[in-house]
Amino acid sequence: MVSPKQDPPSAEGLNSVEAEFVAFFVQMATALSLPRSVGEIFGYLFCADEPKPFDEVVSRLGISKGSASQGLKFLLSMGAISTVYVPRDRRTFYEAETKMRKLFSRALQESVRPHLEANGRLIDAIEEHIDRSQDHESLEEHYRARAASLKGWNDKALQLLPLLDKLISVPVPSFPFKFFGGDSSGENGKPKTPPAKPGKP
Amino acid sequence: MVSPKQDPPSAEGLNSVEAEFVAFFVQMATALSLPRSVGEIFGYLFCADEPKPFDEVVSRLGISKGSASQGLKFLLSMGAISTVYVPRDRRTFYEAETKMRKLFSRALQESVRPHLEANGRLIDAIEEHIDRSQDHESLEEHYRARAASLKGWNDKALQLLPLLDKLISVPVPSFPFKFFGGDSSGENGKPKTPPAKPGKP
DNA sequence: TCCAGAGTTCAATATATTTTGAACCAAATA
DNA sequence: TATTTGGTTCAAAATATATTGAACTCTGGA
Repeated sequence: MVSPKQDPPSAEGLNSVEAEFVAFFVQMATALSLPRSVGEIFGYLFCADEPKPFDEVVSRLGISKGSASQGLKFLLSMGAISTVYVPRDRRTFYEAETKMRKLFSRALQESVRPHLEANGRLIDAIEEHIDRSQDHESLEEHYRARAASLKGWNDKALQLLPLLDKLISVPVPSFPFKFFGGDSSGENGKPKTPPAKPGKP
Repeated sequence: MVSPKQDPPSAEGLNSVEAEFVAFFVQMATALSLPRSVGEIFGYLFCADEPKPFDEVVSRLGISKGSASQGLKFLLSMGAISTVYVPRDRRTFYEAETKMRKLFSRALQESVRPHLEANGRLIDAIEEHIDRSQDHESLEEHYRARAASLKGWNDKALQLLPLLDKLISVPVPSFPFKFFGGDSSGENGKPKTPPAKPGKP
C-alpha cells in the first residue's frame, strides 16, 4: 500500500516511518476536525527523538512558515507541545507532550468544561424565556420539562469530568473498583536536560 | 439581549422559546462541528411536544427542502431522531430522541469505536514500516517505543468504552462504587401511540 | 548602527463544507 | 391517465476554513 524502503537520510522530506506517524496524526486531527497541518506538526514532533526547531518543521514537512507558526502556536495553547531552550542556538525547539494522560486531561479542562459551562448559561437563558413569554398555554409545562432534562444532563456531564480524569490514569486491564489509588504511569521527575545541540548538521 | 414578548402563534417562524432551544442546539452542533442546519432541526424537534412533519421543519425554520432532507437523513442515521407513522397523513413525522443516554451511547458505538479501530490498523501499519525500513540505526528502538505507546493508549481507550457506557447511566450524585447495578433512568415500555393527527391546522 | 536570521502577522488565495433550488421520482388522488 | 403532493438528489452558489507568502518585527551579533 505504501512504496518500498530507501529512506531519504534527512534534511528534506520525511523518512517512511515519520511519514506513517504523520499520517496517523493527520487522520486523528481530521477526526477532531482540526487542520491537517496541526496533525502533521504534532505527528512529526511526536515521533522525533529530540526537540526540533521551527525551520526543520517547515522544511521536513514542506509547509509554509505561516502554517507552521500558527500550528505550533495552537499546539502550545493546547498544551500538546512545549518549547525547549537550547543554549547557543537562537532558534526555539519544540517537543511533543507524549504523556497522553496529560493531553487528555488538559483537553477535558480547557475544551470540554468551558463548553459545558457555556451550555449551562444557555439553558438558563431558555428558562428565562419560558418565564417571560405568555401564550404557550399548555406548552409551558412541556417546555419546562425539556429544559430541565437538558439542565440535568449538562450538570451530570460536569460532575463526571473529574471522575473521567481519574479513570484514564488507572491501569486498564484491572477494572477500577477503587478509584483513588496510585497512578501507575506516573510522573518521573526528570530534570529536562536540553539535548546536546540537535538539528542543523 | 433578545427582544420582547409577543410570540408569533405558529405556522411561520419560531416562538421565542423555540428560538432559544434552537440556538442552544446550534451552539452544540457548532461545538461538534456539525452543520448549523442539523442543530436547528434537532433543536426544533427536541422542543416540540409532538412529532413534526417535514414541511413544518422547512417552513418553521426557514431552511431549504434540500437542507432539511439532508439534515433529517443525517440525524436519523445517528439515531438522534426517528420517524413516526401517522395514519391518514402521507407525510412522515419526525421526533427527537430525548433520552440523552441513548444518544450518547450510540455515538460511542457508531462514531468513537470505529475511529479507534481504524487507529489501531494505522498503528499496525506504522509498526510494519519500522520493520521494513533499515537505516534508522539507533532510532529504531525509539520508533518502536513511540508506536507502542500509541497502541497502548488506543487499546486503553477501546477498553474504556463499555465502562463509559455504564457510567453515564448511573445517577450521578452518588458516585459509582458498584458499576453493574441497575439503571435508574431505565426504559419505559410505552407502546408509542401516534399523535392524534398533529400539524397542518 | 547595520545586517542577518528567526519567527509572526495578515491579506490574498486555495480548499472544503454547507446551503440552496431546480429537476426529478414515487405514491396517492382526481 | 394526469395531477398533485411529499420528498430526494445533485450541481451550482454561498460560506467558512486553511494555507500561503510577502512584508514586517525583534534580537543578537559584527
